[in-house]
Amino acid sequence: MAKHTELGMDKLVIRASRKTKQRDAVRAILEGAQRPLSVDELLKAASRRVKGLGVATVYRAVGALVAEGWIETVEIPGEPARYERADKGHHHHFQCEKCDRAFDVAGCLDNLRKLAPPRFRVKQHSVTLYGLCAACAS
Amino acid sequence: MAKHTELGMDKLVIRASRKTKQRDAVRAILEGAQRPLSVDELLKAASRRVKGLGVATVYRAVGALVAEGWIETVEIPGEPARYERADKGHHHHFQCEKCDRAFDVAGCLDNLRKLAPPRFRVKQHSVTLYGLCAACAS
DNA sequence: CTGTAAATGAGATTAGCTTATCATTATCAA
DNA sequence: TTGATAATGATAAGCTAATCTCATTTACAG
Repeated sequence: MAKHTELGMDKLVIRASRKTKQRDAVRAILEGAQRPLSVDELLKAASRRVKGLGVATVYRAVGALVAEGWIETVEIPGEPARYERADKGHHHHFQCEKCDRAFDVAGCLDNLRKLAPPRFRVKQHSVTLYGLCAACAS
Repeated sequence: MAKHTELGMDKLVIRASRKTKQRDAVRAILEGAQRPLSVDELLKAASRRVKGLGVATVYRAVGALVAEGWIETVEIPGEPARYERADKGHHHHFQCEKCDRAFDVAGCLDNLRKLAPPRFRVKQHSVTLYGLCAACAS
């Protein structure tokens, strides 16, 4: 599944991807994004750079970036998946009920795991705040 | 939309529902449930009481119970909706990655809203823990 | 008991998101 | 420059959850 690689000194390196303007565009959008973006948002934004960009291509690009660990999937109930750079550190999200955009929320109360019943093994958790973002609240 | 009513001394009372064994079964299952149940789980459980129970009927029963406020919807990313009695008070959920069942988690750290960026208006929040439930962890 | 209309159940249908197909285009090693 | 082949884009197809259709059954007021 199309995997970009930066190791360049070995013949064993698997080169399964090529550099294209559509992938670059998707990557660039995510690079500069301040919040998690859905495929549709990515498509809209990246289309401005690459005319005629298709949805399938965005899905493929996103799949590749997830596979290489450069971005992560953000799951919010009732919402399509969003994607954001994986190097942001542990944090959570805010979902605006009006404009439907997702935002990052810094920090986390990590004694959350203590809430779990005895004998339950907590591996991860997710916190989502809902309401109105700054723009929509005014 | 099929609304059961218990007020019986007024002619203005809207009677839009009849008492049936399938609705009773669904209600009874939810009554005794210790955790949020999906439509499939409800169908399976209630089918033992009412032979031949159909999915559509469960959806309709659940819809009515939500409408009358007796149960609430529990949304978990990537999971079908679960339902639980509405009188449980504020709490959150644990999703077992192995058996795929959802469980209740008592309590809540309600300073969560403080995590939101300035000017954001937080109306509600949801916390979901992931991992292995007691049964699956052993 | 009876008639009427709500409720049921089987299956078709919709809706939203994601993946697969395939002819065409474009990358890149040689 | 060129050839193989990965990537693209349009769209069909898939998936899952939930709703709708409609002939039949059933509740229940009178």
